[in-house]
Amino acid sequence: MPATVTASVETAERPEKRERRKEARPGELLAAALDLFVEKGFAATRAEEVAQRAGVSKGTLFLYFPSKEELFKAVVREHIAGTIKDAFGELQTFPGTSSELVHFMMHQWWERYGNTKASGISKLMMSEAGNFPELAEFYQQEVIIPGHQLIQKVIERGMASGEFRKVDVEYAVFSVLAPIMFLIMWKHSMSGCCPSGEKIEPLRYLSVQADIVAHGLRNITS
Amino acid sequence: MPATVTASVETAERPEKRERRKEARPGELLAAALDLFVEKGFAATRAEEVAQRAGVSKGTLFLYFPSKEELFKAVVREHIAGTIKDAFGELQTFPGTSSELVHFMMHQWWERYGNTKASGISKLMMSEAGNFPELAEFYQQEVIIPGHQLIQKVIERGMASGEFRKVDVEYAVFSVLAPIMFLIMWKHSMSGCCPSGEKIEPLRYLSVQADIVAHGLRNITS
Amino acid sequence: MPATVTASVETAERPEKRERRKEARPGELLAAALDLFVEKGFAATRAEEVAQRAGVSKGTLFLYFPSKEELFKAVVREHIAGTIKDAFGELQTFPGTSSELVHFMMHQWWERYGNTKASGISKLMMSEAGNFPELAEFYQQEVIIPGHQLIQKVIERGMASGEFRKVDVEYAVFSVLAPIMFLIMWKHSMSGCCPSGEKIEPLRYLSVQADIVAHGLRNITS
Amino acid sequence: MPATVTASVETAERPEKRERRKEARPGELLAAALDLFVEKGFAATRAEEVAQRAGVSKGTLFLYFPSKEELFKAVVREHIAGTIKDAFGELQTFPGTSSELVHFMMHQWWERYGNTKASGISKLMMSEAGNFPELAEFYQQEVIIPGHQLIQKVIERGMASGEFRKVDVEYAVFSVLAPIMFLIMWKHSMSGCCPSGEKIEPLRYLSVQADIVAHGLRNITS
DNA sequence: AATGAATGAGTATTCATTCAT
DNA sequence: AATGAATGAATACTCATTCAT
Repeated sequence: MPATVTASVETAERPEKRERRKEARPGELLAAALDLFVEKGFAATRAEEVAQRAGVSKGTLFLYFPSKEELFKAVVREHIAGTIKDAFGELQTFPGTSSELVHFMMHQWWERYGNTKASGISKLMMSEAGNFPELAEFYQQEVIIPGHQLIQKVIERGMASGEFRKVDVEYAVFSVLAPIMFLIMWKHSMSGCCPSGEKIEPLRYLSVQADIVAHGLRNITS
Repeated sequence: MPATVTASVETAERPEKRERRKEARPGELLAAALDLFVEKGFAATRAEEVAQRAGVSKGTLFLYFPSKEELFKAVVREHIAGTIKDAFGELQTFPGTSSELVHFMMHQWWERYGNTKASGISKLMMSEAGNFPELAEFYQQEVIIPGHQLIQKVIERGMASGEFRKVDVEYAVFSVLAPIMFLIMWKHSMSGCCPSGEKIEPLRYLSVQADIVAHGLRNITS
Repeated sequence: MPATVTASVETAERPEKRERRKEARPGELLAAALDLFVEKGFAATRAEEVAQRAGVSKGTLFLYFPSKEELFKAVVREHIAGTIKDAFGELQTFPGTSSELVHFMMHQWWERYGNTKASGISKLMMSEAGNFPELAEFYQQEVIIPGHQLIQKVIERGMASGEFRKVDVEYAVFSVLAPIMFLIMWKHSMSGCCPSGEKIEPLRYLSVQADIVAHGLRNITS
Repeated sequence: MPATVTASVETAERPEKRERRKEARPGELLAAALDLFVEKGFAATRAEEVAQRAGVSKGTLFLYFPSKEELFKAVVREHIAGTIKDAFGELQTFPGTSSELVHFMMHQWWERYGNTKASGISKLMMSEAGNFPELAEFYQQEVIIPGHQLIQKVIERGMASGEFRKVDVEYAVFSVLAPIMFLIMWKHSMSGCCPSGEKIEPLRYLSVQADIVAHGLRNITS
């Protein structure tokens, strides 16, 4: 049980008075903020509560992040923007067919992001974008546009090899995006509150959607 | 005691003679509230603005609805009931192929619902369901489940005629549902706030999605 | 002891719960604000304290004045701007010589404004203008510029009649303004805190200053 | 134990050998604080900024001065002492007429003091005296009273020679003092913040005021 | 039934001051 | 002696809700 830790994210083990660990703080705050933003949304999350959950005082939060909006942006950068870049790398070297790549991408997306607390940010964004245009703009730049490019590349790959039909690429992107976003929205809104409501099994859902989309994109002759 | 659609709110029973004006009040408030909730979300809508738009004073609002939360519930109840049932009865008698039916259904859905203020309710439900489990439950029963059944019928029709592949019908439903819901969410959140953000042209979007989905469901041999 | 009063300014006699007297409120708030602004300055005056002294809640203050700055502006309009306009009227019809008018004007200024709580606003403005540029600008427009014009008119009258020398009118204005402002500053800063400090007797002070200034402006031949 | 001008602050006695650097600290802090207090006033000056400008950390500031208030007092004490005495010794031997002496004195005052950062202290004293009675008292003794005596001497000289009228000397002093103080106040408050505000050209201002005051004091026959 | 004046709890952000290192 | 991370009290302004009329 070594004393120095690279910021164990869990709520800070009893911060006996002034603690002084500059390195760890931003990570702890970011983790607390992610939890609360996902749980309550942006507007309803109080800055003080974020600080409390990170085991620091209100003032300390603003020592690291100049405003609640900047805190949110940092959460997005930390937990989402990176995810997309990672994905870019992997997809470049995928060995299989483009249909398989569609399957792979959708499942990966789910496992690495959708099935994660971080995906709550996407739900939050859809819910509150209208009230926080600046954040929406930021999210567009950091997440949506790169995400679109990623999917677009995949579809273009399939079209280039002749495996996929010639489709309106720019909008065909949504045939991959929509099912995933729908699943994320569902998970963070409908699921977990409606006893009688339909439960979606993510893996089954993804298989069916990927199958239909891949079919839908594929060339009939192939 | 017929179940009037205009939602007689509990507080206003008053069997007076011909005070038609007063009967109208809750309706006007509900309409104003719908507009604003859809436009700004629950938290960001101020009670006073609702009252103003309905042409009454703030006090009057609380005379009819004991709290903002109850107002919200009333709005959702009022505007959701019967959304699905009547509009799509005609699908049962559609003459064309099932692919065409998928196209038709998606475009109809958009024109009759998605492109309507009422679709704001769906966005709002997805956004706020977490905070109103009781409403989410209600929405499930009244909107989602009937909607699913409707789509399921269409897919089963295609499978029965051999036009569609044998797919996991229950989940294939989402291949139609997700694109529409995604479009609605997009319209009510991302659109209209991000200068650099992608604008989705609904008709182009629907054509592409319907095309891919229909393709995706179709039998290769056909 | 009639019940209806035109806003008895004194701290409001025991406001037994919700009181409801819209007409009186702004006056009471303005009076309380004047007191506190003069006593503590603009920045150091807390909105809540103003409300308290007026016998209302914090919320009520903001019901009548949208911000602390607007409250301040209202105080200026109410207590100062009017003073100047009144003075304009009287000076137009002054029967005596211009030297006498200078004496008269300076004494009037003192009695109607300088010797009043309201003059504390001028001191405040000199003290805090740098930190509240918008207020400074407002004060310039509403008080300083009209005040200058007033004095300028008087000097021009004397020059026109040949009683006064031809002087740089625009800057000669300050020979009347400076002594008065100095007295006001003195009263609100040095006086009342320095046991051993010089006390200025206002009337004696004004007589001497008016005498010297009038002499200074007068034509040697006259 | 000579009374060094660089204000040995109580906390820093430390009779170490040759730590010259440390002796300099309070002086640097005092200089930085002077700048900022003059520029922004007491309340609006942040302790951290003072420390920064002095090139030390916030903690260090509080090492030397137990509070912001004490820092302020130290600044005033440091920069006010000896302001008057040395600068105007020469007035005693002025060769010209008393009218010329008035002109000379006012212009000197401006150039040697008013047009200097140090004059900010006077503005600041006028502004904040109410909150620091002890300092106001100090300022009275050190600055105001000697200043008065100086001016009084000049006026008496003119009266003795018959050049000036017999006036109430004690109060006639203000006819010289007020214009200068007014100019200093104006420079430090109204100037530099109001686009539409009147700008005073110091030299033109001083000429006009000195002219009027000298005229005002002069014997008509002369 | 209707009003609208009044309330006060609630929240992001700042900054003098402390104190472990 | 010096640091700078941490604190928390302080403050303008908002808005759902109440209630006297």
